[in-house]
Amino acid sequence: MYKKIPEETIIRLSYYLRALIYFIEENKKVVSSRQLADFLKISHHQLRKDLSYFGHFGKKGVGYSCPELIDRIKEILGLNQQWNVCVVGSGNLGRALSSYKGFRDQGICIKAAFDVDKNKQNKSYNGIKVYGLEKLQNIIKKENIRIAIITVPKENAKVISDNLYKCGIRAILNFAPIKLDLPQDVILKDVDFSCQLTYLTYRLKLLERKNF
Amino acid sequence: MYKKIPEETIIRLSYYLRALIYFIEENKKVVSSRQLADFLKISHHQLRKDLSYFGHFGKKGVGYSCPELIDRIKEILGLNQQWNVCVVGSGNLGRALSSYKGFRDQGICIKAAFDVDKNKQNKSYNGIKVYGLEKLQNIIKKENIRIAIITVPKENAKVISDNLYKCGIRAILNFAPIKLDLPQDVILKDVDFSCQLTYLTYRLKLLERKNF
DNA sequence: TAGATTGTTAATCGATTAACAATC
DNA sequence: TAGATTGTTAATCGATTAACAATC
Repeated sequence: MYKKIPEETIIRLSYYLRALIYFIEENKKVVSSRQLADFLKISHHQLRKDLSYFGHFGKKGVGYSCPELIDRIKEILGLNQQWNVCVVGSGNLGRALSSYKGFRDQGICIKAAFDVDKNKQNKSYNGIKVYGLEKLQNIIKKENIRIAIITVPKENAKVISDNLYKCGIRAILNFAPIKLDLPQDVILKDVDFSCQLTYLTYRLKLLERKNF
Repeated sequence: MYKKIPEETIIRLSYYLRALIYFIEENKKVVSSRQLADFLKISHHQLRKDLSYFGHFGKKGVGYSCPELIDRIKEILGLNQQWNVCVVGSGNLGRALSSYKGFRDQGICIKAAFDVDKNKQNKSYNGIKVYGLEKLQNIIKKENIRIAIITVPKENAKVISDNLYKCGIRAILNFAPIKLDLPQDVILKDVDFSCQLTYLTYRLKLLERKNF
């Protein structure tokens, strides 16, 4: 019987990892939950609670060994192995993601890009080759790709996601502003900066209202 | 005395807006909470609850008028006015955001981009001119910019955000993978796709574990 | 009127916060 | 040993779900 682990906890684990790497770079070998939490502006209670879902990683009265905790979190998140990824849609956003350096150290390896546009095909951006969509099945098999990032316009996103499913992809990061309709066994995450930006306009407008 | 409105509700309001626009395009003038909710794969209870924070927008026994509800949500989110935005960092991601068409119809208008790289300065990408950072104060004033999007590398993000604050910016959408340290009166939203991607690796790894 | 659907209140669920015993 | 800090349990807080009276 599993305790249910909040998705927020998993996301915070990524933040902890990043902070720990920073502390290591600053030659800090050991941190307390308070130091780590202060750095990330969350409560130390929450940090310890989050970690407690997965085990006992600290020493009472001492704190956490940075390199050790890094290893444990990487293990939990699956970052101690390589994940092959493809990017479908080779516009500005697709290319930005292809060239993003933050992925590599996390075992995330972008193996291929795809685009309908024949002018983009068979070229390489940032060392990543762009293929036509007819190669999807082939390349996904060959490169052992398990995760797909969708950055195509919303009109094409549905067809693309259906195709990806048929090719065996079960984890998708979707940047198209549309709710994809996929079977239950797909792990789907939407990233929608338009909504985030609108949250800012809402809050700014709220401030104005209060000033009256 | 305000009821506290969950941030999730605000984000969902954006989704409702998008869905309503879709229904209008499909020549649907009226929707029930159930239809709208099914379309977005949430519960109709939640949709009505979300709307109830702001008023009574429907007709009992009938449903919601699409164009009317669109107007009300735009009003709530502040999208019935123009918001001027700048993008700091004119790499792939910055340019992707500059050219993103989804913003324009929401009253969000990207007025300028900034970059340290002299080779990028004084050129235009997608009709948006790139300035040197010394022009920050000047352009923000002149163009009445109230929201900034940060897409610079994490090493530069802190200095940039401090500068933006000095220039009067109080709403920031931050894509740099670092926790910015800004005064309380700044509305700050982080977008971190590395974390989202890692959530996928976590879930995939979890599946593998369960299969043993 | 009868059927449909909203808006709101109450119940449930889940996540965060706080407190503290255990222990390095 | 005394001080510091973890890990866990209990209390609080807040969001989601469900139920239903009101009413078009």
